[in-house]
Amino acid sequence: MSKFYITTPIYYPSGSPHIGTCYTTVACDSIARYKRMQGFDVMFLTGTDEHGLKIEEKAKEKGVTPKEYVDEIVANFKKLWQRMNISYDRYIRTTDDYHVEAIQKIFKRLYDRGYIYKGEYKGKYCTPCESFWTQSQLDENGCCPECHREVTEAKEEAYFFKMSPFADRIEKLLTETDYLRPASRATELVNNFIRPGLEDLCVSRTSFTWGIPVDFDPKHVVYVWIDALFNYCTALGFENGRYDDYDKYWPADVHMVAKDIMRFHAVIWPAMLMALDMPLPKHLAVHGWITFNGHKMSKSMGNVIDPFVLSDRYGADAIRYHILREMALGADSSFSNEIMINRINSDLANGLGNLVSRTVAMVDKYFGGTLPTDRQEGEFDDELISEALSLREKTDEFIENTQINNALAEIFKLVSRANKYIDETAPWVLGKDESKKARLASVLYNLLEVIRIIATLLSAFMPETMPEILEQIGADKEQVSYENAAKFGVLDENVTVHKGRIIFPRIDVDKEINDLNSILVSQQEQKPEPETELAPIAEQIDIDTFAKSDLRVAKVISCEKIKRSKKLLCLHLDDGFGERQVVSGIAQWYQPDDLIGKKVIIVANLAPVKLCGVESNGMICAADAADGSAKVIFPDQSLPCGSKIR
RNA sequence: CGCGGAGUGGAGCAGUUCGGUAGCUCGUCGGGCUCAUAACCCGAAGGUCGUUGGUUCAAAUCCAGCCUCCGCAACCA
Repeated sequence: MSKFYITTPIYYPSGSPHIGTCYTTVACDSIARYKRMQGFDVMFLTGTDEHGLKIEEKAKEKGVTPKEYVDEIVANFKKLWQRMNISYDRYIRTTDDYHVEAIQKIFKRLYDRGYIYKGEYKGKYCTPCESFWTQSQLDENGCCPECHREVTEAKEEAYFFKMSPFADRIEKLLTETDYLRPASRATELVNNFIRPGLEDLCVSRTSFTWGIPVDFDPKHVVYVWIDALFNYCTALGFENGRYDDYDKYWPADVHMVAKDIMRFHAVIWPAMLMALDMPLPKHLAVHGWITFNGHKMSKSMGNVIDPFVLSDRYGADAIRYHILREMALGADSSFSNEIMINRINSDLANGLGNLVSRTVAMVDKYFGGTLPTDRQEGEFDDELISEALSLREKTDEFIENTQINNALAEIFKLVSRANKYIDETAPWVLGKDESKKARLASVLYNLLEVIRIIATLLSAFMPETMPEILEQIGADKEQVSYENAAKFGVLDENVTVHKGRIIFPRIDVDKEINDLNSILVSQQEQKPEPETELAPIAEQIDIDTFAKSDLRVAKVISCEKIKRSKKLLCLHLDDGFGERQVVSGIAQWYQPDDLIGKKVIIVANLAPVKLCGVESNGMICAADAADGSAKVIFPDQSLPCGSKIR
């Protein structure tokens, strides 16, 4: 029996799981189920990445240990996976003993092989908080995002992983093999990261402690990369005694990830495996984001699309179907309650559900629930049957290429075909003519068979409802199999149907959208936005220190957007002495016309810098608004240019 | 001149590799049917395929320029 190893990323438990993580996991689950049905020996892995500074801080905020903090969130993840019927075979937590032990060995091995060396990590450091920050983490004044005090350039001892030796091989992996799906993303990676030269990767930190200690240098903890990426191997027992499946399942057949972590899996992960001479995974399937009204999902929107709420209302399978059907590999898919409900109505209720309902009802009505064995073939039969027989092969191919949406589209074509067949054969006409009972039985039998094939193949995607359908059409357990999904005439000649509940009830669009919106409102009321945190008052200074800042009134003469930048405006000001150019990061909130002619306050003696290549002499004073935007401070417009503020 | 992606009937998408009647789903309108979850089936309307120019007998498709949108990178003095 051949093996199949598929993984989701390990998710970062800094908040509740949302619809995006839900998609990745459901997609992997469907593929895993399909492969199991095909007879593969499947290993389906998911888990959580539980170390790092952010977790350490969140736990501190809540006054619990990091482990207690992640335990609670992990429980929430597992609850959702249970609700969505995720059939993972193994769940790895990077805090698991065996993983910790293995990562230490892997780190040491990379060190011994000379791919890890000790160096210095340079960054912005906030002394009071004892924290390093990257440029992008700093607040709007370039200060510490935690305490808003000044940061300094600092160095920290750290271990680095050498990336450069693998650049050529990685480029080939991306451009010459079918590792990356969709392949169209390879150019982007090569141009942005490989061709400019791969930088060595910082793989340890000394500035926080919530991580796996480097055993031969204990003041260091392993920083995300090695810890997180190697989960795919340690979960199989690599370098640890907890499991013994590494030889059996490695390399992975599919790693599925969302596009935001593509780079790590397309570049860093292969490099690390190459450094240990390990086989590379076969495919990296990259999907897009579920967007809401064209915008990337954000935390505040997470509630709009709370998977728990949706699955409680419409059933896990309806949600699974919707996201699987809507998302195409490589592209984003937009989500709205309306799109989802319309899809559920048209495909599941009107299409499949109604097909089952009308077919079973007719067997009941015309034959008391049990088909007689006399048969008579007729027009339209062959076409229907041949399409049903060729379905499995088509879905196989789509699943092979991780194109779940296309596989579902193919299956639902057959649903439509079957509905059409009912019209063509008009069973209600046959039912009125005693001499046509044999023909009627054939028509209904053909329909039951088509439904059997459809429900069998769909059970990988909708594992909760398909068994119900199969039960209703009177299929025995042993008749439901992948084998039989490419055969016709499997159900008993005298099959007995069991009319049951309506599987996918039609949803009243307007009413539901209203309901969902009011749920959203009540959720927001329950969780009022935390009041904007005010930055703490800075260190005390004396008047002389303040006097060093020269604040002046200046008038905006002209103003334009800086090309290639979303955030920057370039302003020409009259400061009373002459003209000066200042760049300001307020383009998101102000149009040039909003400012021209207005007077503003500038810090006049600030050292010049270049931003996006444009020189800036000074700074416009602005204040943070509650919604995170910035508002420019406008002084009394009658003040002359150059007035000094004191 | 940083890198990459996208612009196709009201909406969402396919088609572009290897030019030759512009296709699918939803929606709209008209008709049919009554077994079924006001579901199903048939038909119709609706597109100068972002824009300009070029190559060609022929361009959504190839070439050049331009415009707009999105993501990455940079960036809030």
